[in-house]
Amino acid sequence: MECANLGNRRRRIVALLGGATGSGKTRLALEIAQAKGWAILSADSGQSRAGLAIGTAAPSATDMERVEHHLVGDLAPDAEDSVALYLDRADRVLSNPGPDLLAVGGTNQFLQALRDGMSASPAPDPVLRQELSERLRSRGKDVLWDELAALGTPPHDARTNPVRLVRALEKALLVRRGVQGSSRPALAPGAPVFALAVNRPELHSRLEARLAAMLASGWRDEVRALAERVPDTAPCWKCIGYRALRESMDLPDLPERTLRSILEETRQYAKRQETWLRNRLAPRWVPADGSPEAVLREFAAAVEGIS
RNA sequence: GGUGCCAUACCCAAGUGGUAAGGGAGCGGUCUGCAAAACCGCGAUUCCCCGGUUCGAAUCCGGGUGGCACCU
Repeated sequence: MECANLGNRRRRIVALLGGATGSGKTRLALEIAQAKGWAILSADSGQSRAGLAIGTAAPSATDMERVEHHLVGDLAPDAEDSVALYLDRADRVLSNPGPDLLAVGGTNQFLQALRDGMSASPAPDPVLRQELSERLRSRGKDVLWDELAALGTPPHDARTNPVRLVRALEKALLVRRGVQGSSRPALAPGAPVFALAVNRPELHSRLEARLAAMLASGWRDEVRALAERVPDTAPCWKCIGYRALRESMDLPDLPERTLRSILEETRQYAKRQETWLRNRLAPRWVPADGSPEAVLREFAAAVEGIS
């Protein structure tokens, strides 16, 4: 079993920055990190994969020359990932000397794990999970729910949510076999959490503009390249837009409704991110509707005194 | 100008005399190891407007307005 506390920390995470997709995290982080002499630790499940830079709006090569970045594009597109694996990667970054880090990203679960750590729980077991998924398909969720209830107190959301049901049952069965798993310490205990607040109409129009920009800078080619070397069951295809673009890969022009549905999914994702931030991370909100300069001033004032 | 068809929420839409289905969008929420995932909750005191018939009208009748189609 892995040890709860891994390598010694040679640097620390001074603050966390979240916000909906398109709220301007990447750009702001770059400016502030440069001004304060920090490096950036990405907390983004999509941007952490290689080959998805355009569609996930990852920091550019130029950005990464200006400021030291970590955990961007360092994971294979078809690699399995998890919160715990993310923490392993982050821990590795912390065990090497370097500037203090600003953790930035849209994957709130990653941000939360950095700040709060994780309690002990058995690691996922792919074989068991596969088995349970098949059982779910053949027997239905009620049967699995009963099994789960017989093993202890199930999480309330497992009743209706198949993904959560499978995980909860997997966990319960592994615990019964004696698998304990290990808890994970917070890598950024007590670090302040900031989040960019952009009003919805403004965010929506930014997302629309960003989608056009992504397509103009070759998103479709990125998808074609990915389709050539990555099986269509790989996790990377779950990122917004990738599956839709792969399906219309051979069409000369992108159908209007594909565009529209990518935009819709992105808006819905942004809304979920804000819900999570609001209710789980309780961040200090930084108004970010204004010009980049104004937002930078605002944020600079907010982080004044940190580090 | 004439004739016909249509008008129900932001969009699509069921309902054809008994008290407004459903889907999408949007909004809110859940989530202790797949999270850009998966899942849950919320919508019309009213059916284009005015009048009439009826115990009762989104539904029937008359008029108006708007849209579509065809004809001239």
